[in-house]
Amino acid sequence: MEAVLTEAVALLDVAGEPALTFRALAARLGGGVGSIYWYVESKDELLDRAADHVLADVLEDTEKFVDDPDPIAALRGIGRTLYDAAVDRPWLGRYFMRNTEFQPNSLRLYERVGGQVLRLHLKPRESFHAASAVVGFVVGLAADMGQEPPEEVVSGALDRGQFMKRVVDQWRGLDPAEYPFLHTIIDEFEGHDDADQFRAGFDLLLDGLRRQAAR
Amino acid sequence: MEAVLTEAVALLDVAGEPALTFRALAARLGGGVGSIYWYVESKDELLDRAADHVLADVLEDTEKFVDDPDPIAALRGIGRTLYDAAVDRPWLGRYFMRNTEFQPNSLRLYERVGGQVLRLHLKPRESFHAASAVVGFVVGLAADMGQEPPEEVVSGALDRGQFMKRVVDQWRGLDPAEYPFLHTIIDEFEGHDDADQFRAGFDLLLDGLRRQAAR
DNA sequence: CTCCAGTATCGAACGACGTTCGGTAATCGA
DNA sequence: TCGATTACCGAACGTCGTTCGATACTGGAG
Repeated sequence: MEAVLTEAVALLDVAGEPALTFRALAARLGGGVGSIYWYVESKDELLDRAADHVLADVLEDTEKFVDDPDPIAALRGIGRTLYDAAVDRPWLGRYFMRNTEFQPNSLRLYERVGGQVLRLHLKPRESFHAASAVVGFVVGLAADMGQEPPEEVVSGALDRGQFMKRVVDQWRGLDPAEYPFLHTIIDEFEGHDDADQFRAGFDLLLDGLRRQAAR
Repeated sequence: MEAVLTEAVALLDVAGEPALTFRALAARLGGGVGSIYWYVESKDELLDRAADHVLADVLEDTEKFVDDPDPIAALRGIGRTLYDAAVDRPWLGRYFMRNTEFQPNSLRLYERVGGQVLRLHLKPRESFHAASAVVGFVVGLAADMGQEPPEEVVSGALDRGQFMKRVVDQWRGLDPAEYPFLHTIIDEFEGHDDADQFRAGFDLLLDGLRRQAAR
């Protein structure tokens, strides 16, 4: 069972979500297709469990943040760590906390985030909303930013830089009077780093949260 | 072509993403499977175009916000409208702004958000990050919250309330010493409304943004 | 009128997928 | 020794996205 999840995650990590098929997984395990169904009932459950398997590492890597004197700083650390794990695994976001029966680590991570929120002494409802917003922001943006690039890039026909250039050129061709914002930020977009973008947005959210706690 | 997209969206709306197959779509259009490939090159492109087709309505519904005296309030209105459209269509988030060549409305909506951000007079990089965070938050959370409920609920074997009760019961069974946060918010969770949760988190983000603009 | 290049449509066939199922060992307490 | 439980196997089924060669309809050039 442990081997099934390990190999499933390995398959997902090296070749993305479409590479995880029961046939490929069985071949990797040196077994038959049907055997996998002894351990999981469906592919959805396999991905549920794979997600939780990955979260074990995240849980370990975020332990160091929980004792930070500043709970907001702790949330920042936890969130960034989770983002790093999720951005390379767009499937993780979709299976995170989907079935807590199979996913103890999902629950523990949510609790870990919530533990920091508790230190802000908000009302229960505000705490619930805050923790959900933090987790949702991280997971949602990671899923968004981690999505597979178009097929031209995957197949290697187009460099990532060339692809970016083509998009930017298309945008530059638009009427500046109709798209003033796009033309304002296009230079930033051209050389942007996804991780920076995530962090900047995340800091906005955390700042809003800090302000709510101060009230 | 217009009919293809309209029927595709209709299919998606009434029966969810798995219901959109080329065979089902062809049947609805009263044509053959192969005909659809005259208009789109692949299913991905079909979904790209379907997403943009839906966004036309969102664009119309958000027009009224752009002249709000408070740009933050305008962003709130735009974001909530986009959320409402996206939460019922979990696929929308995954195909939003994926290929702007087919998706002029995606671009227009991003521009509309950005237009409000411009009114905050931030630096270009901050503006870029702010608009992306707003759109990412909305789309990411909508995709997260809109995902199909487990099969027991879809098949009607379990009521949504019963399902929620089962999850809550499982959580209540956990050790309160190990999961203090979960026990703090569980009453809130039990009767929670997804839309409220989104709005609370979104307001945190917008508040952080307002604060950044004030500096 | 003839012809032909373009436009639009069709559905059988292909390969890959998730899943099912009947069967086969291996293990082990009674 | 034996029945039951545990673990495993792969052919077969139905569905999916996609391909492809065939078919018709159109409108302008010769």
